[in-house]
Amino acid sequence: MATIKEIAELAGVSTTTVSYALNRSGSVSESTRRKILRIVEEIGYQPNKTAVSLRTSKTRTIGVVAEDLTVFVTPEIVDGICEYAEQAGYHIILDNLRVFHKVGNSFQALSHYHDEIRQLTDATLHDTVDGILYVGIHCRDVAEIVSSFERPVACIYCYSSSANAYSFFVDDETAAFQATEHLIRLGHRRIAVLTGPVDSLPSQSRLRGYQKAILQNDIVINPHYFQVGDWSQESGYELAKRLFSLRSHPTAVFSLNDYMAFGVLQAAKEAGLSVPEDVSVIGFDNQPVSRYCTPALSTLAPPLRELGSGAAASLIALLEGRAVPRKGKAFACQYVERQSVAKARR
Amino acid sequence: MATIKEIAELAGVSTTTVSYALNRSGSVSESTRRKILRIVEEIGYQPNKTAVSLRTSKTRTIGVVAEDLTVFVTPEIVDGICEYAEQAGYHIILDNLRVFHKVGNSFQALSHYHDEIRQLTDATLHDTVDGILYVGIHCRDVAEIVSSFERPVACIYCYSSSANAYSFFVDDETAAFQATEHLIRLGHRRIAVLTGPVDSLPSQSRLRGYQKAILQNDIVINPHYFQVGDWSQESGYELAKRLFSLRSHPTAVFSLNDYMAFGVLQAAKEAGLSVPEDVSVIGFDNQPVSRYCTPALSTLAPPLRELGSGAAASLIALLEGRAVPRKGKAFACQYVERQSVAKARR
DNA sequence: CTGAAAGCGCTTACAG
DNA sequence: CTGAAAGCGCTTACAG
Repeated sequence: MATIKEIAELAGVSTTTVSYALNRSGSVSESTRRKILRIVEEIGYQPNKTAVSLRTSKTRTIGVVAEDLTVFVTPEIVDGICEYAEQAGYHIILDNLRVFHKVGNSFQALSHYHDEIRQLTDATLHDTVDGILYVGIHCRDVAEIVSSFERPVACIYCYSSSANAYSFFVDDETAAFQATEHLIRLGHRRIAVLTGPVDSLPSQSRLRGYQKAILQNDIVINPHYFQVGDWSQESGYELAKRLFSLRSHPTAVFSLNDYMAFGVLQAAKEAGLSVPEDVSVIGFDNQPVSRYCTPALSTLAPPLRELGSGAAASLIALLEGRAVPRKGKAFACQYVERQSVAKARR
Repeated sequence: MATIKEIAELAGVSTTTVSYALNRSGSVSESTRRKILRIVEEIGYQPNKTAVSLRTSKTRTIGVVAEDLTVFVTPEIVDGICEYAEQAGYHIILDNLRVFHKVGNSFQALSHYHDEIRQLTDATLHDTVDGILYVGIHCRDVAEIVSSFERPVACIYCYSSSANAYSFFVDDETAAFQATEHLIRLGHRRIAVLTGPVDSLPSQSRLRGYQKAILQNDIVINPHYFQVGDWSQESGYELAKRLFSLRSHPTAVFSLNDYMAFGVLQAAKEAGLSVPEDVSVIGFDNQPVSRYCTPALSTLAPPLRELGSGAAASLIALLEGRAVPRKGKAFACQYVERQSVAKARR
């Protein structure tokens, strides 16, 4: 590949001048600038990025540390990151932790891997990135992992209580509140909720949203309508079976994730209840699957792409010393209306 | 960060010796090596990778150019790449082309973007990677894109007819042959096939596998059993409706992708046919969705992770001057048995 | 407006 | 076994 030295020789100037012309730094006469640019064009010269990095100690690269690329939220988040980074002229280095394979849904177990993660990240990202985007697979505090990173970092789909990190996460509570309100506006009063494990943060937040809506609308709380699952389709199925065998069964079920909602759909069918005529069902996550079940599932869609591009925008602004739009933000979900929700029967 | 110079001073030796000690090149006396390594350990020194790259003109980074990260095959392929690359000590730079958003399923239209892709890749990957892994979203010849890359490249989930690239793709024909044979062994003789567009390569290969199995088993070919769709659920539904209204309707439907197979499931239900008792259905792709429909869909699973790690292994072997296992390879799919296939009724 | 020179942090012949 | 020195390809005070 051509170097700046060759360009300088061809143009009959010094490398200094070529560099100035290329970077619009320093001042170069219009005529020599043109001459240089023409030659650069002809040769197809591109500055060696490694040399630039070494000299400026900026890599124009951001490290994306993904807890697990194969968990459904991650690709779209990373897609959003790429989208922003590309137009901003940044590279993405991808570091895939693959933690889901190691711990599954037991996020508590993740703490055993903190050291491993830190080491891995340290080893692979050290000196090669200007900043880090940490992409979680489950909303929780990742300060313990992220506070050891020696670069500016933003957390996505999780958050950090440590001061050094920005956070971009889903506003679970509001989303759940709105979904529940929607059901209430359709005339439903007997609305059951299927939560995930008690120690799951998204589960807690979503449940809070549900409860607020219930309370604000003066609906009597029926403890039977409140069931704890483990996010799996099977648990949704089992719980819904219980729900539908109740003397006064709910006319609507709000499942705090899509998989359990599938289970609800199955249980309804078996119980001879048709969805949405006899019972309305709302899921959460907008998994691809929710479009294909029968009936297609109404659900809450987390704004994954926006999460990614928003975080990338903030991190890059920070790296470039521009005013940072925000230190973190809860992003609203969108309610996706499909075929599983209808007015309550009178 | 500490530099090699500081380590040298602390150890009372030259930077040359430190470098030798760290890289096991040159010969260093056991005692000074130990002294150096101890200090390195203490300080937590890590060589600046940018400087090493500039000096050696090896970046130990491979560029992953993904046609679209949000298409279902990509994350798992990239996961496989990461897995191998990590243990081999390579970084991954991710370049996401996002072509699906631009052309959807009309892969012919992709040729309009070849220039764009080449430029993009050139601009982002130039000088920063040792080699490139090109991850397609649909099996076809990508020589036109890939031959302009100035680094060794391997194609994944697509192939290149140009000499400079290795290729790692799915053995569609054999997979389809085996699925069809499986149906035949279960006693099916009236086996319909739903293909994708005629100009789609995977569609052609899979159809060839189907036909071979039919011919080898001396099954009479019924032209009505041969339907061309567009990969969508809707087209699967429409085609299957036609199939099921035939006087002598098929007892098995082999849909060349999962989405159309869903359509078949719906059509069967509407026609009062139960799956698998009255009609068996096999899909292709093993999309996450196939596990969740009712009945769960038997399908063919492309070995995505293996594709990724296999390609990474070959590319890295090539980069390091080791014997390359293979110049490319067709990877076998796995038949995933679920609930949509049964013996033919007598 | 332009250029000589130093230096980013390494590696690697070469000499001793 | 060890070290002085050149050089990878840039950028950037500094001087003119």
